[in-house]
Amino acid sequence: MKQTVDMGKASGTTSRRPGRPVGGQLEVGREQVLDAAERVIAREGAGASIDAVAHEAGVTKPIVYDRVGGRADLADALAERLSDRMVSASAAAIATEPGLTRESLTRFIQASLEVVGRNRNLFLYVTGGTTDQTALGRLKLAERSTTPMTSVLAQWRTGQGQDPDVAQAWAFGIVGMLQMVSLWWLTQDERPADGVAAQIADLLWHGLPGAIQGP
Amino acid sequence: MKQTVDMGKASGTTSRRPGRPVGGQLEVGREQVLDAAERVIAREGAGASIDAVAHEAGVTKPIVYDRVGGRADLADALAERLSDRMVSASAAAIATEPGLTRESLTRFIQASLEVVGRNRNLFLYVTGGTTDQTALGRLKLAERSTTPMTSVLAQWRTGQGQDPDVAQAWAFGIVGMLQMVSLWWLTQDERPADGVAAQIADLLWHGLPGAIQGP
DNA sequence: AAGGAAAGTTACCAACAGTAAGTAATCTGC
DNA sequence: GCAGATTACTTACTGTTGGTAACTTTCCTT
Repeated sequence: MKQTVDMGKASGTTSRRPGRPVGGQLEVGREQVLDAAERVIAREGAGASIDAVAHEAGVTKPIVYDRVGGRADLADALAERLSDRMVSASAAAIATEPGLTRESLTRFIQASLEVVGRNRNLFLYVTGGTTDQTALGRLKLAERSTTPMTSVLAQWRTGQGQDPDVAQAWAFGIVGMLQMVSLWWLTQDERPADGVAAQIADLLWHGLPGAIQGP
Repeated sequence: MKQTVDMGKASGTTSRRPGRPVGGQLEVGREQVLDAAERVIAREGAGASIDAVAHEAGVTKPIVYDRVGGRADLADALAERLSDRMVSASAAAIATEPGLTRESLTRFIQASLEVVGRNRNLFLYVTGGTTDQTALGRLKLAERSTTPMTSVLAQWRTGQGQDPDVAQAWAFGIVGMLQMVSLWWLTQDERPADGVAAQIADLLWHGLPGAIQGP
C-alpha cells in the first residue's frame, strides 16, 4: 500500500514544447497518471476534471486518454486501487485468527471504514462518478470486493454444512452495507469508527433479532 | 402510488411562441415536470439531460429550473418519489402481520426489489447522478428510506429489551445492502426476485453464522 | 541523410448545466 | 378603456468539460 502523497508536479512549471520530448522514454506512465489523479482528487474534491488530472501529472489531456482511457476508465482504475486497499486492510484485520468470529468481523468492518476515512474524496469520486455509466461502475467497484468475499463465504458455509449458493448475494449485500455505512459515517462528525463497526458487526453476526439474551 | 405512465407530451408538437401563454394559469407545474422526467428517463435511460426533460414536458429549460431547480434538485425530487414508492410497497408487504418475522422480512425485501425492477432507469438515475454532489445525493435518497426504518427498528429493539442506539446505523446498513443487491440483481438476467430476497432475508435474520442446525 | 514511427502539444467540436435578456399576454390604477 | 407593471414564457447566450483530430518535434532505421 503505497499511498503516494507528495512528488509535486512532474516537470516543474515550464510548459513543454510540442513534439516528441528529448528523453526518448515515456515520461509519465499509467501509474503516475493515476497517482496524479489521486492527488488532485484528494486535494480538490471529487469534482476533479480530466484536465486537472493531466495538469497535475504535468501533461495534457490526450496523454491521460492514452494512458488510462476516458473518464469511466479512470474511475474504474481508481476504484480498483481503493478496492484493493480496502480488501487488503480488511484481510489483514482478520488474519490474526483462524476462524471468523464476531470480534474479527468487527475489526474487518472497522478497517474498511478507516480506509474510506483516509481516502474520503477518492471514495466519493469512485462511488459518485458520472451519469449513465456510473451506477454500473459502482457495481464494478463492488465486484472487486465481492469476488474474494464470495469464495470465503462459500467455503465457510460449506464447512458448516450449509448451502453455499447464498455467497454471491451475501457478498454484494455486505459490500453495499459497508459502502452505505461508510458514506453515512463520513458525514457524521466525530462519531468513532469502532462504535459503528461494532454495531454493524452485531447486525451481521447475530441478525436482526439480536443475540439471545443470557439467563 | 400513481406511477404515471402515458399522457404524452403536454402540448402536442406545436412549439409555443415566446411570451406569456394565453391561458393565464400555469401550464405545467412541478409535478408534471417530474412526470415528464420520469417518462424520458424510463424511455431513454439514466443519461437524460435537462433539455430532454424540458422537451418531454413541452416547455423549455428555464421552466424546469423554475419548477424544480437544477439537476441535483431534480435527482433529489425523483429520489423522493422512488423512495416513497419503495417505502410504501415494503410497508404494505409487512402490514399483514403484527410482529416482524423472517417471512415478512422476505416479503419486505422482495417488494423493494420489485419496485426497483419496475423503475430500473429511474433507480439508475437517482443512484447514479452527476459528479461531486452526487454521492451525498445518494445518501439523501437513503435517508428518506432510513428515517421510518430507524424508528421501527428502535421501537423493536426497545421492546425486546435491547439497546435502541444501533437503529440508525442498522437502517443505513440495511438500505445500502438493499441498494447494492438491487443493482446487482438488475444485471442478473432471469434471476428470480423471490430467491434473492429469501437469501438476503436469511442473512439479515439469522446473521452470518446462519440458522442453528436442528438436532 | 532521408523517410517513417513515436510521443507529445495545440486546437478544436459537441453536449450540457445554468443564466441573462427579450417578448407577448394579463392584470391594475386611473 | 388604456398605459404601465407584472407574469410567464422563449430565445440566445456563457462557461465548462469530455473527447478527438491535426500538427509538431524528436528518435530510429536503413
